[in-house]
Amino acid sequence: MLNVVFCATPDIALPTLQELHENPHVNLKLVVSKISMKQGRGMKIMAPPVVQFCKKNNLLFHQTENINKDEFLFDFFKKEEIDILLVFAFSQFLSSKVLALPQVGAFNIHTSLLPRWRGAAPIQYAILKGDRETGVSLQKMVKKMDAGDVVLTKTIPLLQTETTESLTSSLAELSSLLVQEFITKAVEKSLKYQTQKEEDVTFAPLIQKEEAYLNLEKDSAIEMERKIRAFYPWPAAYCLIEGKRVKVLKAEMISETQTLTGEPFIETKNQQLLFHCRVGTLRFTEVKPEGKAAMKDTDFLRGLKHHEKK
RNA sequence: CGCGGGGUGGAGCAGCAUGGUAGCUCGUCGGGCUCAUAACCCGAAGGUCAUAGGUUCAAAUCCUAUCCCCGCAA
Repeated sequence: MLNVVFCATPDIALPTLQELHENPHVNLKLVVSKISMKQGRGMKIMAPPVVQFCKKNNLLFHQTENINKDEFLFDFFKKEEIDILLVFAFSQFLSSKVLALPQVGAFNIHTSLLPRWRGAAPIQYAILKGDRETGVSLQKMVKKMDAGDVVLTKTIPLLQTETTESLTSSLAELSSLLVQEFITKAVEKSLKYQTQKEEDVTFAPLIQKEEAYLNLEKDSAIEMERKIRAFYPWPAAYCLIEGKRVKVLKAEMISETQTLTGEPFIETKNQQLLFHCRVGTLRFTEVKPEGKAAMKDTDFLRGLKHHEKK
């Protein structure tokens, strides 16, 4: 039986939390999450998904503003003899003082195949860079971000139709299996540690919303198409049409390689919204103008004021 | 009380400051033209103008309240 503390915040951690909750070898002592924040339209105070799960399932939870300065947690670890601290999408760095608290160690689930894509946005980057496979890693935490020894990984193919939304949900499920395996090995005391190869390290820094801008001057059709999938559904790739921000939810590749002699341009004929890039042509099949619901490009064009009617 | 846009036949929009015949581009149905067509021509059906009150001779339009959708921000 392992005494476990789990630190997590968003939806992606829920299947893993469920697994910890049900696993017969786990005594889930406490779930730690960040404090509820004002968010969303109307700025209402929302509890993190993980906290909502705990309330529903009567699990002991604690919301902290800064885990490194939280006396309650230090006391809790002293009192309860915690074996494992498991961290998954927690959004706070852990000091070495905190990492030293659990008896077996502090571990982290990371949604990429480490050492590839260390950092905050591994899922988006895997899509953005056209990776053919991805997965989840379980690493022993060290002070350096995502640089600890890898204990377990699970790999899945990354289809070129995958969005961040679909991939997130697959990896969330995969993570729960990863944790299940991890717990089994931890109980058997057969954990093996593998050092990350420095030469394979790549970084996936936090997404800036400007990165989701579809730049007709610079981006190729392939790059745009990947952005649309990588930033779906948040923050959503976007462009500006008639001064309005238009999110692009789905696109269809017309040509990957066709090159232009002149300037790139947008074509709105034949009821299709076509972006002719310097390299390649892309049709935006589903868009969402600001203030409006999502719609097909054909519908969007019908409503355009200066729509060429031919 | 974070800021802002919007709700009009099945779809996307116009009309609203200056109240007075329900408009546009499509879709649907019927007919025509055509070797043929998502093209073109003719015709038709389809709307309590989000909801509830109010002002008025008269409200999609002005006033009040409510519901719903969305963008920013986080």
